[in-house]
Amino acid sequence: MSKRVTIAAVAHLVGVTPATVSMALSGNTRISAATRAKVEQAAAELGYVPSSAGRALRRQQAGAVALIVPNTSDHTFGHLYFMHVLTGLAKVAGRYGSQVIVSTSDGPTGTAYERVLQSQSADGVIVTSAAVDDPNMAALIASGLPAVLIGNSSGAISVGIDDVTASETITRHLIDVHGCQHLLHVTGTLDHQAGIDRQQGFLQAVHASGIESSMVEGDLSEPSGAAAVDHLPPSVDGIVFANDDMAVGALRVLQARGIAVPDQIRLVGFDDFGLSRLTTPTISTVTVPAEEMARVATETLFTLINGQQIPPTQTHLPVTYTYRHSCGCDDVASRRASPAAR
Amino acid sequence: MSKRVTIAAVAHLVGVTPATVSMALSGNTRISAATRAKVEQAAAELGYVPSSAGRALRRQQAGAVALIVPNTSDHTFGHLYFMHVLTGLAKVAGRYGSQVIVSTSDGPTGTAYERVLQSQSADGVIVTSAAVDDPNMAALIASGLPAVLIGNSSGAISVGIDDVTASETITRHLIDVHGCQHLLHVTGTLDHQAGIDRQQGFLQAVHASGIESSMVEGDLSEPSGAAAVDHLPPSVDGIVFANDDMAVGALRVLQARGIAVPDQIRLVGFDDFGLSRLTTPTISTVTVPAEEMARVATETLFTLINGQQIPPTQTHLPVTYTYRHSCGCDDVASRRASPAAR
DNA sequence: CTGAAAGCGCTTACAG
DNA sequence: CTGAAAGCGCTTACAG
Repeated sequence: MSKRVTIAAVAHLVGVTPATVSMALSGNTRISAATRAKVEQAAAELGYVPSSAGRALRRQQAGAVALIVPNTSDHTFGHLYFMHVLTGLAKVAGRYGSQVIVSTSDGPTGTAYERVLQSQSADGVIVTSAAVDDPNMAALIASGLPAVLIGNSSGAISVGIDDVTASETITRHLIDVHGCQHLLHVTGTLDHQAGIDRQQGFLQAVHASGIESSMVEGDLSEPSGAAAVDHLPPSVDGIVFANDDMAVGALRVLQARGIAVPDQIRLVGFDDFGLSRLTTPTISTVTVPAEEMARVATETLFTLINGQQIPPTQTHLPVTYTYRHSCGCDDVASRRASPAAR
Repeated sequence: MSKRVTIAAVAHLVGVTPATVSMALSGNTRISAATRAKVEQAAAELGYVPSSAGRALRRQQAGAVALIVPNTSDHTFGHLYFMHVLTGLAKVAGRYGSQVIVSTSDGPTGTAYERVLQSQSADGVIVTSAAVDDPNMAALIASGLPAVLIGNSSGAISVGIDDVTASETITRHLIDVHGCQHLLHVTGTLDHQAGIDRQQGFLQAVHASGIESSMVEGDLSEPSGAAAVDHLPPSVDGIVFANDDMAVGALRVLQARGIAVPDQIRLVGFDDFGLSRLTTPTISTVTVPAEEMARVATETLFTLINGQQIPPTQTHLPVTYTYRHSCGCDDVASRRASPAAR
């Protein structure tokens, strides 16, 4: 249990005041080069590291940003999506010398947002997977504390993708390239913007082409994907899932029933966070740049933390359409599109 | 940008001193019930939340624990293993009212351990995936700061599984149940204890049974699994992979070459963090209780943080053997075994 | 029993 | 130009 090395210890060793040590270490020009060298050497010798609590209290900022995941449901938290977000966040935070706090809003208190911010343990937060009517989200925005949402939300600063266009595009792929005549959409959770938008994109595509369509509500889980194909209208020849997890669940069921994918029914998913590459057949999907979204969101967050005012802005990053085997393509037809560039 | 509510503001509103507020809020019996009620109401009214910095500085503890991932290589960090660990850690930390900090040791500085601890931003750390000769690990243990390793390490307090027995058991499954005559082992990274132990377990099983065996060194990545089966000795009829990722990579290659799994070659993996369930055929594997390991490790960490002395102890949690299709079983032969109970 | 000071470790605004 | 005090917000050991 080695004793903590404080700034006073370094000062004592060099024979100066703590203030001098602080200034020397921060490169303040008012300290002579000679003194600075001595201080730096002493600090290194003693293994001095500034106390984050002392510094935070004095500077009035925590030196940390928090990632908040509202739905503690294991579904959200234990998901690869979360890993991609965390990876992107950590990279940028590291560049700003900031710690990363992971906070789940457990229990109905739900005030995870507020607690983290008000206790000043974080200077700002990245929020993921908030429901459209999440009251905490509204409270957070109202509080004026630095926050960036990953996803889409009017009224907040958000970084996401154009779910409508992406969903419309991959749906049209089934119609235009593969000639599907009756498409089923298995929706995501419709209290989340992404679920709503992906549904809308699907509808735009089928309405524009005039083909038949059906709709089943899902909850983004593998079982719900499986359940969605339990009673399939016979004429359905293609399914657009709001995420890959549901596509995986459905694929299992279809295969168990001896229905050939993509020969009898073509499938496409959404997200490409890691699953869709692994199944046989591999699943065609919209590749969502989750890590990049997190990086951009975190950069924006630090801009806010550094005092710059930014009005609510929705940033859309381009997605990639990754056509694998489940739609009938052959891993070759991958092509890029940038909704943001339109 | 709402102004911070300090303890002084609450004190002012009630007409008492900050000390009284502090005591009232912490339930100190020296404060009368009447005063406490008034303080609590005022605190709620103002939305008072204690400053973590002020509290940390005074109490000399951060109120946070850190999860440290030494290898920032995307391979480790973006992995589902990490999610399971984080989930378990977060649950326990939440119960202790502690924040969770995620820290990657980026760059060759490598002193992520020390920085987090010495800056007192965390009261203790959970370390994952440390190499056996990781000098940071040694320094950390020497420092006497609260730390628990997930995995196995003599000299540290660790929570893991009995990799030797688990690897031996699943290898024997291929020999005893499926009659394999020539097994290949694709190792993990051999500078990590898990890689060494799983290799040893494999060797014990093949030596005990006297069947033929081969060995290829892998690095736990999907491509290395693919590469490992590039030049396969013709008589090999079963492969034991040190993790599922490599098994997935190999499965792709074998299928592309028209080699039937499990009919011509049987495969087993290790970990079951999420991949092995998804492939066709599904991959038989050792189910490692990562989240549970993290929970136990974190409980132990808080015991240490609360001042209790614990000598270096290696805790082993029981694993489950999940026999799916890649070994020739039919998803039915799953059976449990508890090396810890022997 | 209770009031109010001291001090955790830091940095910066101030006095000299 | 430089030395040393003040004060961030909290809690507890001390004085009364």
